[in-house]
Amino acid sequence: MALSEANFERSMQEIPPYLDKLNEPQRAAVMQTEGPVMIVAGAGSGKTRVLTFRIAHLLKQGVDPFSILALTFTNKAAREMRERIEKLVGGEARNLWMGTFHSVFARILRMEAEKIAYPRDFTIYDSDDSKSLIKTILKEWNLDDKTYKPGHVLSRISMAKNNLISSAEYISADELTGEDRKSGRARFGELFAEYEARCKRAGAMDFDDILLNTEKLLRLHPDVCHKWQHKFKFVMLDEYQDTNRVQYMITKRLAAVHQNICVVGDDAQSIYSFRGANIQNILSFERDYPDARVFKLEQNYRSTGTIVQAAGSIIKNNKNQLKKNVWTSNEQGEKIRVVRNISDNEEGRWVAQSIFEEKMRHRLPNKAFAILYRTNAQSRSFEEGLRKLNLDYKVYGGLSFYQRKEIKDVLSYLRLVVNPTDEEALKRIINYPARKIGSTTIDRIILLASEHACSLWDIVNSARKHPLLGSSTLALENFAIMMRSFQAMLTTHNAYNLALHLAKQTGLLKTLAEDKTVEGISRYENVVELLSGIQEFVEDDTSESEKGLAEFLQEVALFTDERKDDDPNRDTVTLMTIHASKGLEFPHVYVVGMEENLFPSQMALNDRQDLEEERRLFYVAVTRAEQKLTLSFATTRLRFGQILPCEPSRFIDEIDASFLDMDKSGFKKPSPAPRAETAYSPFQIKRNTGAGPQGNTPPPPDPDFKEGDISGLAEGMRVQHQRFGYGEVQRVEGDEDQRKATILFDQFGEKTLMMKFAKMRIVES
DNA sequence: TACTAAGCTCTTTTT
DNA sequence: GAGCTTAGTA
Repeated sequence: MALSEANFERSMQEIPPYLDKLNEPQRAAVMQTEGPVMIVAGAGSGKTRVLTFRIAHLLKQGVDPFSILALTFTNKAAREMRERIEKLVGGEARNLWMGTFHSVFARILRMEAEKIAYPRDFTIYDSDDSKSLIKTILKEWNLDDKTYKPGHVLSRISMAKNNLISSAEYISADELTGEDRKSGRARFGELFAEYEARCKRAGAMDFDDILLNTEKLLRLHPDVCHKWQHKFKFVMLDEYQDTNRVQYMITKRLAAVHQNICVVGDDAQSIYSFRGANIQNILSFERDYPDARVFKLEQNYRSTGTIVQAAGSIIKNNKNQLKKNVWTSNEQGEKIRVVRNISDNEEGRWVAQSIFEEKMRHRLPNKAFAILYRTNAQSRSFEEGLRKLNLDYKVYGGLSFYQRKEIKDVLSYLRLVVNPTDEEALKRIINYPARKIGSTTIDRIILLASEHACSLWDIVNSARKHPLLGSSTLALENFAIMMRSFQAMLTTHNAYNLALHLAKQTGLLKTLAEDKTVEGISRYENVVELLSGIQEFVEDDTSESEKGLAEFLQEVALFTDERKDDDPNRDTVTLMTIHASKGLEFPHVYVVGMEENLFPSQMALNDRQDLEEERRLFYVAVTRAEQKLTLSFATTRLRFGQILPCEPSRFIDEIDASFLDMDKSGFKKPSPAPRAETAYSPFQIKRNTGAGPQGNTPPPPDPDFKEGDISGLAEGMRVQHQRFGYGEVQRVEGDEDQRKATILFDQFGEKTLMMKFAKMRIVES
């Protein structure tokens, strides 16, 4: 049912009571339901609130939930929004078309699969599958995987796809192929084409294909396009600053008929350009839709004055941005604490201790605290620290449940049952549990499949016809018979019974049960949990959609989030990357690892654009905090298996000094010394003169030391290191970039240092 | 073919 | 340090 004229008129005049809680600009944005709308929302300004109320408002006006499309970036955001809307309007919210770009479009693609010549039950390759496929092709073609690093190849393919460049277009684009030739990867284009063909042959789509094929579907099939365009009367996009070109094209097309498109975003929080996000989308919305209404939400309700203003002082260093003036009427609050620790382990201990103290002093639950870091690998020292103090914590991200080996094994079997042409699934489990089908045989199968231009399964399924397979024929036949028996069950059994039978029949459960190590037991338990997850999925009757194995697999493939938490009421400290923290807020936030080369990441240092993105990331981190913010860094850190000296991040320096509280932490901010554009001068660390053991405090850095200027270093020499002082060289090994020196320091004992980063000089040859 | 030990590489962020 | 690949052995 469309919004009637009368309803619309009324909505413009009266303020419905359920919108009482919104402030003026928020309410205006909510009530402007017709036409293109852009909501530019600063951090903590109630962006999600506006979006949820807007959808609730539409529903209250009698708009059919099936005609509202709301797209988010993460499953978590979608789930949260659905729950909030449900609270406002009730069960109707279930029928909204709401989810991540990938999950919604995968659903559409499944319905329209035959139009783009894919099986209805196509497989979704995750990045591991994609990478493994690339590796397989490289091996077949005898290409060196050092020149063609699978990760790089994949990200370049992804970049092309996100910009709507097909392999054919890629190959005919001289600029792109020129780049490849220059870098010695002349066959990249062919590789791209082969990768595409192999995915197609396997009836599989990778993450990017889901978007790409949706775009293709709508562009090449006007009837289909017409249908969906008319279906979705209202289109809403969250985190618009992070959309890429394909997503932009799709949503633009979908909204073309009704023109009721509403985008919400904050250019200052655009942190996904590595995934193809195009900040231009938000910067040029008004050009695309000249009659667009723009609403700015600039009042921050989340954080203290200090945090809001400090965040402003950070982001003003970026050139590329929309003008905004984020402010708050909240109290000024505490200053930002900056802490130096002598090592990453010490940092973990200190942060845990600090959380413990704050918790006691202010009687706070664990969940009031979050530790945010740049990379997942940093979580370790904090986990240790928290464990020692018995503080319950939860690490988000990293390896999710569905990425575990044992889970992927079971899923691969199930994938193969649903879609026998799925090559990655087949390769994964054809010899697991071991059934005498070794790598030689697998290579031969791949070879035969290429020769016959058919799938691996076709070869396995007709093993007898291929003399090349020789002695493995029987093992292969048995495998094929078993798989066929599972496939036959698809029509007779539900997904849970099939999966349970399969897990027993293949010997998977037995193999896992035999392993009595701690990890082995947990693997077994995980598989059991997966099975009960399938059961839950099958028996869930809150939604109308089909509950088959294929549907389960699709949901799982796109659900890289945490699994449904074991106990959502557990009171835990949150540990996550800054990327994962977007959209969340915590009373106390610790942003840790604030070191040059780590945050900002080393890779971002050469390029202004990249550095600006890192800065936006820092902005995101800072604005997660409601009450108190702590920035911490270490002066040495274990990286690449060795201890490296670290300098404080330039970002600390960029915060207006008046917001920082440095004295308590034992050092003060230096006077802003003039410095060159490129070189970054670190803080002068004031020596801790307080009580307590002093033994291991490194001496202050000497600005005369030059990085990596130790070409003549050899065994037996005496050196002076910027931080560790005097020592004797024990060994020098490795070459060029990898050159390391093991030095026995007088005060600190033996350390191995990367010479590229080491700041030291030779005192005595 | 299967298993173990040693060696090598990669260190960003996620659907 | 971790994860993966390779080489070597049963």
